[in-house]
Amino acid sequence: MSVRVRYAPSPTGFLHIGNARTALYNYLFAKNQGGEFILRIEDTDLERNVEGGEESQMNFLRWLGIEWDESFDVGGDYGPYRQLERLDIYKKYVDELLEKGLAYKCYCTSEELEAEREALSDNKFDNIHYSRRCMNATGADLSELEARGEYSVRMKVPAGETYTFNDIVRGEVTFQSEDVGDWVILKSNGIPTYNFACVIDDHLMEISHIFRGEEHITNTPKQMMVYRAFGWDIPTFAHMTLIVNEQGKKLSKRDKDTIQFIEQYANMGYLPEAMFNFISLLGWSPGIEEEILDHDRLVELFDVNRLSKSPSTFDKNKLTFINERYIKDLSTEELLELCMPHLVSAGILEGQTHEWATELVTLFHDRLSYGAEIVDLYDEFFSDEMELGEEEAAFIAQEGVSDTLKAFKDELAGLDEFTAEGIQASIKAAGKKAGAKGKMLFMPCRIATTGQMHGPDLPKALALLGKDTVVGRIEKVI
RNA sequence: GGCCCGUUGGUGAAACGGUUAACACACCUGCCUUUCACGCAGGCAUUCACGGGUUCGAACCCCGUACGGGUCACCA
Repeated sequence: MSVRVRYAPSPTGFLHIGNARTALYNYLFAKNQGGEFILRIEDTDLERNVEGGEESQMNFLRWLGIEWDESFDVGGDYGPYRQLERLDIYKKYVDELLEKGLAYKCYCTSEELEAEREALSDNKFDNIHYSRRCMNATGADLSELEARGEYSVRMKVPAGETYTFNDIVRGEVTFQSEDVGDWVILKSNGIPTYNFACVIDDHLMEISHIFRGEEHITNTPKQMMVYRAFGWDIPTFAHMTLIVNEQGKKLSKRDKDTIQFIEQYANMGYLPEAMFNFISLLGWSPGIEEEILDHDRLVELFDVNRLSKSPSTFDKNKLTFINERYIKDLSTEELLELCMPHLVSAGILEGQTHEWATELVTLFHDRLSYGAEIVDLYDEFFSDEMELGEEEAAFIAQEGVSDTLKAFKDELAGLDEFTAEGIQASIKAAGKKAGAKGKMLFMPCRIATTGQMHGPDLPKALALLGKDTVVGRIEKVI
């Protein structure tokens, strides 16, 4: 049997880390197995669909490097690929269930259902808060209900059924039908619910494996009863662990501490290859020592037996590390391209040459974590007010340091051309003149000109900073 | 509350009953470069939530406890 998997987002929001992980694992599995990866849009929630949601999902999937084999934009033999375009298909299957007596019409209003839930939830030993009133109604009672006209269709959950499936991640998982209430398959607006449409589509599109988030695990018995009602084969499920934040809570879209949308990372100057790599590690491990793995390598290594069982924590540190690694591999031109939009919007490039910009990004190449950070690094380095920290001030206060600085300043002031080579020579000459060397020579020069004990290559940095600024800073410190 | 699930170092995360519990990040040390960083070489868990059990042998199997999470919608 050929492998066919799908990523089925609802256009209710932009591409989120969790969505991306789901898409990525389905994709990696398909590519690893030589199967097809399908993109289907689950747009059955009219209220929550947002403008641009679908587009964002697709744009940023592509940005990450995830391409699909079938969907409404690239074609395929199993369309339509948007659920709202498949309403007549669902209708047919709902009618079939109704005819077979496996589903029934429910006329209850949402207020009635709510009140019912309220009342029934007092029973602590029951998790079904639904009375089956419409299923059991007869005679005058039934006529009265039917007179309301508007109805939804509910699945008649069979009694005494056991739903067991062998989950790739969790192993054997079992649910009892007693724990599932009669759920709605067709909403009163004529649109099917997720759990129903999903099954019809997965079957019709011949989906073989379903990788999805753990929050769907309790949906599985519901979906299984639909497969059974029609006598269809059930695909293989893999419920991936939740991605949690540093507090151990499920990554919620309302979570302020963690940046969760792929678009935001793209805008901040994270590299798609790095994001692809990082996300692949969220709930899966490659089984080898390296963690920096490119697209082809991940496709090659992806093995469902290595999917993690415990929740994976979104480790911001790790993301930074991985992105830094990919940035290090960039050429100067690529690095400049990555930083350019941020430099431009911060106004840093005004009146500067292309060479200057190139030297600037090269200077920070090794310590840049993401594109936009170039602005922070620049600001920190070039800002007018330079304040010394405690440690720096203490270093400067040491015996003999001011002589070194004076000598350094004089050397610099006498420089015709303010180049890295000239500055390098000035440091050397100042050291000789003041009798300072090693750390006692370099540190004062660094601190007096940059305000910090750490930083990029000093001569190059100072050349970029410019003579006036550098000399001015030294004078101020002296 | 019912039903599902998880619990390994400061952090992320391996190990699928059998040596001193991988690896990575962070941190520390050394080397290197007359500074810093980068890079390289090392160091860092009296131990796998807790209590029982099974076994010659358990982080890995079973039972219980605690803690954490998911889910119980005409949302997906």
